[in-house]
Amino acid sequence: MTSTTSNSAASPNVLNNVVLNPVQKEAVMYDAGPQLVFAGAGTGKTRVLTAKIAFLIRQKSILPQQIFAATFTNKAAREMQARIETLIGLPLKGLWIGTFHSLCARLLRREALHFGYSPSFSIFDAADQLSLIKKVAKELQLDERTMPPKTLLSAISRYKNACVKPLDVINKQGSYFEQEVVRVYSAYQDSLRRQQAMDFDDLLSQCVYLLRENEELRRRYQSLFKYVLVDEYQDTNLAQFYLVRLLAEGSGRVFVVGDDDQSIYAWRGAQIDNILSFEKVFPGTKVFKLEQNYRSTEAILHFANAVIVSNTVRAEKTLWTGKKGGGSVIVTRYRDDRVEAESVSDAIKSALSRKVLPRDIAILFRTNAQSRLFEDSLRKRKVPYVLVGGMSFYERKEIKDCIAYLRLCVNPKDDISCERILNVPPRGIGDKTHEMLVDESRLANKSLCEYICSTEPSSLLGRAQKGLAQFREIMTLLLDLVAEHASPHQLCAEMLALSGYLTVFEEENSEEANARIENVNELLNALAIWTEDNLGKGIDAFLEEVSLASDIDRWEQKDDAVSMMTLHCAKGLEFKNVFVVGCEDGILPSRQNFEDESKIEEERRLLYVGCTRAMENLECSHTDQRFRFGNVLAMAPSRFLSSISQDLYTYIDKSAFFPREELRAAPSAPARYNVQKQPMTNEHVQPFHPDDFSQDTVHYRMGQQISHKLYGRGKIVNISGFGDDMRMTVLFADGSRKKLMAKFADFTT
DNA sequence: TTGTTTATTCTTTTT
DNA sequence: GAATAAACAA
Repeated sequence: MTSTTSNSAASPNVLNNVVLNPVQKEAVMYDAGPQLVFAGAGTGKTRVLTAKIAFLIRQKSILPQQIFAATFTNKAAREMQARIETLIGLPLKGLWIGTFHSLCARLLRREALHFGYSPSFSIFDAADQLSLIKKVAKELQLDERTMPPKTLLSAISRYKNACVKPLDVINKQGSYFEQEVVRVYSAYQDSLRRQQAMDFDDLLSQCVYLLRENEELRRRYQSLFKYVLVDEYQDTNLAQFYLVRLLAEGSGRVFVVGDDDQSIYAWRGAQIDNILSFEKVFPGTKVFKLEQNYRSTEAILHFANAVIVSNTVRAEKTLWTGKKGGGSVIVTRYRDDRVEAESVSDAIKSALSRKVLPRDIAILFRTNAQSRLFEDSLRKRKVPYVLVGGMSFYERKEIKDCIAYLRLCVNPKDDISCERILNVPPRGIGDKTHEMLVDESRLANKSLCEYICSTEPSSLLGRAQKGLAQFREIMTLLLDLVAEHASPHQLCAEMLALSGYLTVFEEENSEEANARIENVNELLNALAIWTEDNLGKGIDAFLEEVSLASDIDRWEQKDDAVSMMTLHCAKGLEFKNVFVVGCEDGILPSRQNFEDESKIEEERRLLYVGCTRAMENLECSHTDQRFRFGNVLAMAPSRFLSSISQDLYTYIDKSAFFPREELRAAPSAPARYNVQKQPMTNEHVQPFHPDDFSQDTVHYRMGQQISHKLYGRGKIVNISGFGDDMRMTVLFADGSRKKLMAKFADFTT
């Protein structure tokens, strides 16, 4: 604080700048071999990781470019880098920090020539993968029904996760299905290579192949990286594990942090075993356990511990917190999904009126589809919110079209992008011409775009001829612009002008078309800002950023808004007030995971992750009925809730509660509510027992009869708020309505 | 070739 | 209910 430049230099030890408990400190300073840090939720994992990197740079004189640090999101990487810079008081240059995918892309672009790729290769997202696999399957004349593209993709993805090449399995005996998959895998990889493209899995596996097969390169990177650090190690897959081992074996300078209880990505290939058998793979590993939780109140932590304790596959540990007491965790029962949304929104609205900040509230759900009702009900109450994930900006058709043009400019071999925009906006190139072009370009051994730009096609209809000439004109001009290093913004604006992309929408002048124009303008805007912020960087850098950014990377908490996201998305975040909604069998756990106990355990970890996001208040809700798939389904409370001891939460039954609007609309109640209520087979539905009252357990129910010291007999007609702020409206025998704080309500039943 | 209608499947979760 | 694919008319 005293002087600007010398304050960091003046502090002899960076660790003086950060508060660490003894275990954390020990983990940061230990330097005698591989390290595994078990870091439970909220135990200061990020703090340890940043302190460790700062320590390595400052105390161990390791250069930033000699550190390889893999984080789970790019956002986490950015934040961590910023914190390290504050700790050591210097800007960091050259630090390898980012997601595995970003780090691998960086390495692969650097070394592209070693494996016959151009440094400006394309990165294919899930949608690109799907179109490519469909194309390949069609060429191999596979039936879409017996060999669904998605099944093919996931089988191929499994191979890639395991770093198994088509050649490794092509001659192996296998089932008919396996053999067909290998054929497709092989053709799919060939096509990717022809197009100079990599999918997400390739980024990891190609990196492994490169280091495996090129000894000189492997040595170079092994000696370059003096330290390999990995965050969220429980969510790494086999390819990532190989990569860590390739980089760190020998030196043993590897530091991984994780929590097996928060492993929630097994479904996409993550191996919980990576963390559980780390010690075997890296002999001489020193294990640290962080068990002090700094985030949640005791009530929340006890509840969360009760959730996770039912899991059988986990390393033994017990989290504890210094934050004694806290408001009781609340479990609420609602009549249906709509009332759940209305009620939660009411609770949020009333919290906001008590000066709770929107940013301190989060609604977490299992599936993206659940977000809609909450969006509606919050919007109705004018509560500001941000939805993380779902249909993201960059997934919209019009944006993807623009991006496809830009991608084609960077990599003209990218056929998937070319095919996407060949006839967008419509310029007379239909299916027939399209197919002919694909065939002829293949014969000429050129990519679609290259072929169109260089060759006059043999025989064509006049219309298509004209369209093709247009396309050629657009692309040649754009490619010239790229060669002249035009800015991304310039390039996109020029593309729009040349292609007339917006004119179709402008003529249409519908609400939808206007929204699309709006979106494209937003993209232009984003490009202008990005160009400004990243002077000297080209369009290729922009495209890489876009394709590797996750939903959470695009989320900024700076907006003062209530956050809504999936439980997966919420990992690593914290909020003072958390609603985990839709805690029902079939949703959480998801019906698709019913058969498999290990999948049930992953679902349980998902609920655990959700609960441990909460710092002060946690409310889990479930409903009796849910509108799904176009009809009403009867729902039972999540089996995970049922196994929690009832003295760890307050149960509120609001299933008799109708929001006001619905009462008004009652005469013509929508058909969905006429469905007969299924009898519930769960302890929560049992009649209310007065004995359940105790210091810690207070169970209230809508419609419940109570007797108040002063006001006499009455009935609970509504319950709102949460924690210490829970209030209930009571209709007394004399006809008066009173709103009472649950905390002080002095009554008996 | 283009833009409409209708049938069908579908929802987990994401770098 | 929504998004996609196939089928159909213009």
